[in-house]
Amino acid sequence: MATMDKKNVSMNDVAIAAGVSLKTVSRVINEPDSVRESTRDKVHSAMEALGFRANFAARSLKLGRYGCIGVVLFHLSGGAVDMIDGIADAAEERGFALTMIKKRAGEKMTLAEAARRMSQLPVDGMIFNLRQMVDDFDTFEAPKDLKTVIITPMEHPTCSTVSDDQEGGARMACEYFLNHGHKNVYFVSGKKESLSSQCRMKGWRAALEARGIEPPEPLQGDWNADSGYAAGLVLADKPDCTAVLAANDCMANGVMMALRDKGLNVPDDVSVIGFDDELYKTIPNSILTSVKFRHRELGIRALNEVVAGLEAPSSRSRTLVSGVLVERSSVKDLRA
Amino acid sequence: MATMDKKNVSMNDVAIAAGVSLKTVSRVINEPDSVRESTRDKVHSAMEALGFRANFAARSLKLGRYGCIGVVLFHLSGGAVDMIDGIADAAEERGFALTMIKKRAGEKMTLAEAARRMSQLPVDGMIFNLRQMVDDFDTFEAPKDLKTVIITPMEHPTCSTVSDDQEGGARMACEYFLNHGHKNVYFVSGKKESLSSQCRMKGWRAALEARGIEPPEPLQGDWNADSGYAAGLVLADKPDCTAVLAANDCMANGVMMALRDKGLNVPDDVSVIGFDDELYKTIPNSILTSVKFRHRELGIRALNEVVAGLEAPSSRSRTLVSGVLVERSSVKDLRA
DNA sequence: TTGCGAAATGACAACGTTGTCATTTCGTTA
DNA sequence: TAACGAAATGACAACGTTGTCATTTCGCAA
Repeated sequence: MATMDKKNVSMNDVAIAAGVSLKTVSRVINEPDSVRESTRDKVHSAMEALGFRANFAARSLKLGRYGCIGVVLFHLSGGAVDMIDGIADAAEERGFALTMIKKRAGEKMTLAEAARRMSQLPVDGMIFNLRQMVDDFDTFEAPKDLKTVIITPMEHPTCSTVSDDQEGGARMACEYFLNHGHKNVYFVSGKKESLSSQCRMKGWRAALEARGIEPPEPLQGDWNADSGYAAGLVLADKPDCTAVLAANDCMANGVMMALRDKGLNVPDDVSVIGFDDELYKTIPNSILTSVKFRHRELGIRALNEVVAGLEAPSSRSRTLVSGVLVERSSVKDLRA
Repeated sequence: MATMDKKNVSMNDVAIAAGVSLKTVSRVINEPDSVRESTRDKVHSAMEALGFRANFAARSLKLGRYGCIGVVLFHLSGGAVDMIDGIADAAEERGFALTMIKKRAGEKMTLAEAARRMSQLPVDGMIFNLRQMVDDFDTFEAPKDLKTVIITPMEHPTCSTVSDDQEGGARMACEYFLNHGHKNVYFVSGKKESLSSQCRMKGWRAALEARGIEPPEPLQGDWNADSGYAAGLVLADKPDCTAVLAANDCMANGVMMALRDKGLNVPDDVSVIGFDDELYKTIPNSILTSVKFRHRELGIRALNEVVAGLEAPSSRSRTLVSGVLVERSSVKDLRA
């Protein structure tokens, strides 16, 4: 069949071509069982011949919903891939598409601004991925008709939140050291403004204090290996340093390299734990024990939370996705 | 003002509240200069008071466009983050939002299937991110009214494509070795089904053949360091091996570690180049020379190509984004 | 054949915007 | 004050669907 040049083929065009009414075409699409097979075939042929594709706008207008969930990326980091992957898969499974906008580099975006922009787009609910503090976090109120879930370790007064249990993960790692007979744990942080880093530090501190141990001054890093290396050089000179918790694997590796260069062995002289369990990708036979967060699971939970809340946007919940300690051999057991 | 419980506030509600006509409200939104200031203020107050938000569906229906670009993720890998970042930023800049769907793990999705699903969603054009072969690649025809750009190293008969110049990058690295006096170059590949790996291998082969050098059997890797390490153990035993090109940095690191464990030094005994320039994040004082692709730029180009083609969806172009050789000290100059 | 209930189909309004064109209001000049 | 053109505003249709309710057609029993 020759290609039509008419801009858009509507249901009405199909109806005329098939010799049926508009409504019948609609039925073929939405409740095919309610139309006779012979009619259905006629309509299908007509759709095929004309190249009909349902108009999203008209459909959504009538239905009052879009079948899309908005995702606002305030920050797009490495771990975000798996999270987006989880969100997208869960969305797929529940028949939703994603509508995405992103904070531009350098631009300062508040939650209110993000919500305002999202609410002009085709979305039934939205997810904010927020890894740093924003000015209006505490005062923000989500649109009453748009379920909003924030991915962030902070608690929010009115919105549902979902987060990795970063603090718990750090505590777990710290306790792992202590349970293996270490008397103290040093900490190498990530970038100051990162909430992940802050939470990991908080968990580390809490775990030590819970055992009555005074946490030593944390060393400031920037997520990259070089900063870990610098920290490692400092730590190598501290006689009481038997255990180091680094806020990610790259810095942990930097620490380990510095220790090695200073003639110290991991784990015999110093034990190390990192975060994110990604060193094995880069280092053959990696020995680094690491706290791994299930980013994909995080995304899935966030999306499910939005979908579950579509009917009751003002509901509020808090979800923590626990981390997992991936044990390798970078921690020495000091007990007897 | 008490919050209204009416489900959706329409322009008409605002018009009544402000004591003006529906059309005037529309004008306040779309051409504010054409309405008297006093009227504008009245309307704005009414909008504020009622919590009005423009209805996306109705607006798109009338305008016949959505202001959204569809993105289909056939594959979501590490490098994809920067690409998405580029797409999102460019979209932002041009006033578009993104509509995203993803191939589910395990599911087999064709281009036709992706196009069919996308064309039911609010999109004016679309981008396919395709890093592996699909069955209907050559036969696929994009919807005539929906500009389609495919991010892939392969050429497509009818659609515009955008890609890193993987082949050129590999050639560049290879020539770099040869220009430094190396007589041959070994290659460690990534996963077999990866188009990136295939293209990098093709470029490596081409560069050698261009100088009349018979390419040695490539070593099969899987992107991770352990497979690079295994390859390195093999290469360490080859007396003629002075140069190794690994299809990514992680494997390159594996190769280097294996060489070191075999008593060989990089670069004094063997020179190595990797891809993606990401080793410095994980390894302090990394010496690895690496070919870096500008994924962000790639995303920007893809989006711009879609937007440029919105008016002429059947136009076709091919964009290659060149790579950059980031020189460190892992290549020895054998000349003189 | 007729009558009947159920199944299939159709006519029409409505969703909330924007475009077209008509009407009103305003500021200026005669 | 009257008259005029420009600026501001309004009435109404239209975009392409789906819901409601009315109508037609069908299969089957009397």
